[in-house]
Amino acid sequence: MAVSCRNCPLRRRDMFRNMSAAEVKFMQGFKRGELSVDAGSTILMEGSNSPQLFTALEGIGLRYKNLPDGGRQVVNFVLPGDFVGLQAGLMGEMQHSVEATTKMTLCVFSREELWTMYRSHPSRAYDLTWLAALEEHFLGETLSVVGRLTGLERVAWGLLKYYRRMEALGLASEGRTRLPFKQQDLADALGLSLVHTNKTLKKLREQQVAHWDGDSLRISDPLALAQIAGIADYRVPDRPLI
Amino acid sequence: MAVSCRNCPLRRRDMFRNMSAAEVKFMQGFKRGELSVDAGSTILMEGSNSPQLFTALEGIGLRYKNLPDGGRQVVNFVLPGDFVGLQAGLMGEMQHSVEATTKMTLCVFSREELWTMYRSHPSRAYDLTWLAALEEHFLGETLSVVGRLTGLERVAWGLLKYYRRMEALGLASEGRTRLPFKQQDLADALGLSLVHTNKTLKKLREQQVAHWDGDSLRISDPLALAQIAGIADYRVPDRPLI
DNA sequence: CGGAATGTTGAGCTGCTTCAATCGTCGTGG
DNA sequence: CCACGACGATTGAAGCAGCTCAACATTCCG
Repeated sequence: MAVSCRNCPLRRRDMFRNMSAAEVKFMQGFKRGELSVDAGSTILMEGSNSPQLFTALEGIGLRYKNLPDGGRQVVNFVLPGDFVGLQAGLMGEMQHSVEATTKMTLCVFSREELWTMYRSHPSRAYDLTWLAALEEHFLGETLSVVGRLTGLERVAWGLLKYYRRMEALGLASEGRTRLPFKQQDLADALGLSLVHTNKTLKKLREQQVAHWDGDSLRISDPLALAQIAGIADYRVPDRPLI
Repeated sequence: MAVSCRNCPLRRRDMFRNMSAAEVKFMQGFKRGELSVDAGSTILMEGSNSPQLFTALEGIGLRYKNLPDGGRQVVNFVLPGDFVGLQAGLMGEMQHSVEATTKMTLCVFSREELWTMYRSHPSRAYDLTWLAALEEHFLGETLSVVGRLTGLERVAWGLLKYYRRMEALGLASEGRTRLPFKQQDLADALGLSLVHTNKTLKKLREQQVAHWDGDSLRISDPLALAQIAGIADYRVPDRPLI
């Protein structure tokens, strides 16, 4: 059963900027329905021209690009509140794929209506651009990490950032959260080999800083993790929700 | 002497999408003036909250992030037609710095008017979001290159992409273009050390594929370069101009 | 029970880094 | 006119972080 935008549980979180009643009402009309997919499903495919845009409501996924040589680069993790499909919506073609790692539920918007939004609800259009700029920021940050940090620093950064994002969503507590990825996924996100990622995770375990076992991540000492990553801590920025 | 948007030389290039007369007129009002800076000037500073947005008209620059450890990651090169300052315009703070490598001229827009644009000219707002999505695409691509390719592949990709972009702007011909950066800049863009970048450039020189000497880049064999980079070739996408 | 998927560990190799020295060019001041 | 310093490019040498290869452990499922 689809939730109405009025009752959207994400909206109330601190990290998402407030929406006016008029905006909520418009979003309700903009929303086409909900999509539920099983773990492992591909939601958007690189090169495809999908007629639909999504906001993740529940569950966790991945954005990734396939490389000519068979490799894969994970571009970002997809968490509740993330908007996906913008590239297809505007440029007509996705430049990366989006896959559900766990079972996911997504809000579905129709691409034709996107233009309506720009004409009739400029504040929502503004917010969408904001999200795109935020995504650009995330990617620039990831690029700096992958381009310049050591393996240990990258893993520490990756785990901390993920944990802080989950925490901001209310999906983590007392240093514990769910991390449903494979080690290969993290390796592909950080530009490391699987083996090296595995050994680096072991180091963090031995240092009593972060324990990742199966689906479950436990951050014993976020500040130590931040220090290893070479930063003060990771702060999740407030942002709009589409 | 500032050129009017009507006579903007960039607009006529194939790679930029057409603008309606009404749009051109609006842009003329949106435009506050032009900024000319010398080589080496910082146009936008990471962390700053600049009241101005820019479109590069002439000259070449860099976007980069400074790292806590003193390092630097070049996020992208800034070429004519590129829009900079979006993050400050929307999120209130730049997440990277922008620096002029050569003398540059930029169109200046006022940040307050940005919201006006969203209210009164949705087609321009739409185009701005498009540009943000395009930038996201570029960054994702760069991330894949830096995260997964070897040094030789990265350098080949970097030179080819730069060349194709210059070519699309009409700033390259017969395999020659201007490349006013230092080797350190390219190294920082590709996540390589200066020394290794230097040695890799030598390899490409010896293989008679690409010759970079001082300000001048000569691509003898674009297809060989593409092959080394592991791609078919690099195609510059059409895009809007703000 | 057997096979597939994921995680773990060891061993050896190499691409890339860091350190360090040299060279060429250019602008500047004596 | 030349000496000097600054800057960038170039090259050699040595070391290591991270890669690949390969074997084995564990869990889960048909």
